[in-house]
Amino acid sequence: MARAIAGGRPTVKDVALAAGVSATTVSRVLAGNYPVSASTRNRVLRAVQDLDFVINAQARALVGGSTRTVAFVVRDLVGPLFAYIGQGVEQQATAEGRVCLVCTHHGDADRELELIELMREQQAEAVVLVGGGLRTPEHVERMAQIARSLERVGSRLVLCGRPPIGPDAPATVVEYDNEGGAFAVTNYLISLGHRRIAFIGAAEPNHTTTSARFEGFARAHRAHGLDVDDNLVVGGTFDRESGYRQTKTLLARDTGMTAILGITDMVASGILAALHEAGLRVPEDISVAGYDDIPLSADLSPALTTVHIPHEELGRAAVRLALHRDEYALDQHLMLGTHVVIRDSTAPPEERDAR
Amino acid sequence: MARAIAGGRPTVKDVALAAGVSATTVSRVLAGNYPVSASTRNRVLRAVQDLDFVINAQARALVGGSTRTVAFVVRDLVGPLFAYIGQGVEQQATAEGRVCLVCTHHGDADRELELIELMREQQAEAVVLVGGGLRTPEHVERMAQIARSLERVGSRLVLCGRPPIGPDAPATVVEYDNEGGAFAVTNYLISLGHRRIAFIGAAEPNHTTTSARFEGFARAHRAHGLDVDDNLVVGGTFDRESGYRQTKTLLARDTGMTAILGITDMVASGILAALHEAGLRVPEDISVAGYDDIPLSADLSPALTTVHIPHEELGRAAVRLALHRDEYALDQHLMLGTHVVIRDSTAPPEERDAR
DNA sequence: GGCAGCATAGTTAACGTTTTCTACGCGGTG
DNA sequence: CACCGCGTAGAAAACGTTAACTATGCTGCC
Repeated sequence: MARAIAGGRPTVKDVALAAGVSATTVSRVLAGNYPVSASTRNRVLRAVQDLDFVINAQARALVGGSTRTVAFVVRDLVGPLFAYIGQGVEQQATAEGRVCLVCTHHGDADRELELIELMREQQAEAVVLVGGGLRTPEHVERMAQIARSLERVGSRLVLCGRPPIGPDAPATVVEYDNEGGAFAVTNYLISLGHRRIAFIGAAEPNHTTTSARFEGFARAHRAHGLDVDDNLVVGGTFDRESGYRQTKTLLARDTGMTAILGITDMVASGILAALHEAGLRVPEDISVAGYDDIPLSADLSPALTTVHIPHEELGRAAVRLALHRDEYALDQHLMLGTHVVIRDSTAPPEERDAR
Repeated sequence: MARAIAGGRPTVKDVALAAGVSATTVSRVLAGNYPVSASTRNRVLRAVQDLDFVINAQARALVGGSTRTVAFVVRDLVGPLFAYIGQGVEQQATAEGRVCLVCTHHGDADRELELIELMREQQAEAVVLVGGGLRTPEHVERMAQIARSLERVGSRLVLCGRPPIGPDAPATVVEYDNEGGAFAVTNYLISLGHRRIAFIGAAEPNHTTTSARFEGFARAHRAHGLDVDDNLVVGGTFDRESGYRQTKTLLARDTGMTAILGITDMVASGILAALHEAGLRVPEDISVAGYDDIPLSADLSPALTTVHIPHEELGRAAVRLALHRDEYALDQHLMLGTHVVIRDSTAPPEERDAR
């Protein structure tokens, strides 16, 4: 009681003293895993109230084994894509009684490694990595090593929206059908009658997201016996600015394109802006489609045709699988479906002397 | 070494054994706060590498006192407003060598209290609460009590974007000039010549954000000797749907309004949609302004005039002030400025026989 | 040559919990 | 009446780390 008055953080011992019992009994009342007589329980509870006692989670974790913590390593907190996955992770973690650590690396791969190390110190039960990464052999090997490191300390690496890193590495993988979505939306454009479709964002062939989406684009062409014209394929990053700039480039080329597929919705939004500026109507003069189905897409004018990713479910599944990896031991690799969302930015190409 | 092979998590003792030194020496090498001979240091570092050792953050916190953790309690992770503040919090926390815990309460006040309790268990150095709250006397008193609770365990309550809870409560407050921004944007509309300006989102007079913004709106009218017409003031929530619905209501009333101020940008986006549907041009027929300056606003058509809030700086300042509250002891209450961002959705009212 | 003082290393006791293991009554059974 | 078992409680050890002491050689000064 002296401690409580002195303002120090009350401990189990202080509560025990105040209630006239032993520390063990206090622990048992709080945990409720051992029979304690009603009168004792009440005295303890009373003392807990009086002292405004809260348990020390670190001390509990030290002896109890588990920190009940899930870590979430992501490129950025802003941006609808990551935020929604993050929301899924946070919700599922909360639902499972875990608290959620979050770190951002802003695209810096070394920083990402540092963060994983930090999470290993924190003894997170699961470390969820979000977003596409490089797929160079070195990087994959490094990931596999990290997976083993984490496993050794009882933690679990979870790859969310990123392809697996080999069968031997102990990791949970929750991805979505990136290539299939790109195939589907390209297929849709082709079925509308488009034959000259541009692709914006094909840079970094080693980036898993980039290559999967481009591959779906290419496969849809092959399926219809069409060739992909290299003149219609340009690079760039995932942001709006890139879509805007690359569209200008394409327009300057006079390629005869009747549709553009942006590698992300943000890119597509830049495409729309550039076309608008050039006096071209969407979808009458040119069709535009994106990828991700971020909330913004429905509000663009025209509303954007795009590929829907189950963002939130991706995050939830990641946590669920990782925490119950004993039960779900069989399928620690989940592939969620994507589907095309048809809105107003796509239409059949108008008959005109294109080219 | 036997342990390492057995797969258990290596401890300082294991490293000490492998390096042929004592645990203390290992600790000293890792902390670098005590002279250790080069050869010893190398042997220890070598053993750390070999065993793939990471320190146990819980154990360190237990004895060291600090968890180096900042908690971040927010309504939602999605939505540009919270995400940007969150980004600021995370960045500053990282910059200060802290890790960041994040929890969402989805607007449930009881859940918020639970989370604060949880963060108290976690021994977070600072607990940052984001977003407006109720300002009923009970709620304020409860907050003050929480502030004291947290202080007692060495933690610090930080109110971010929420007004202070009284001078006696030990809390750090970082807010922005909500009322001033509303005043400024309303003043701007009036100076353009608007006299009949509607306000959408005035429900919940006890909500701090709502009341501050409405008060700024009203003060601007008073400053120009104008009255606020109750017919032009409607309630609703902070989302797009509300803006859409309430605009329909206003339009049905035939109020002769020439401008609408939405309580948030999301509301303004709903307003734009409803006006577009009604065949009204913005800003020719009617001007629209919002509040928050979320990234979406620049992409709406027309681009939205709004009030800019320094979201990210809000989050950064929150963490900075709380962690260095000894240095910044004087000003633990910071008020950041807001300013009007003029875009394309506002213009002088057209001369026409408006009712 | 004795001793102060420094550089380096080890011992031991915390930190706040939980988890054995042990102890004490007491009612029921053989 | 001795003893088993059950319900309840406490004592002590353990978790992995750090900090406060203590210990050992050395260098160098008087």
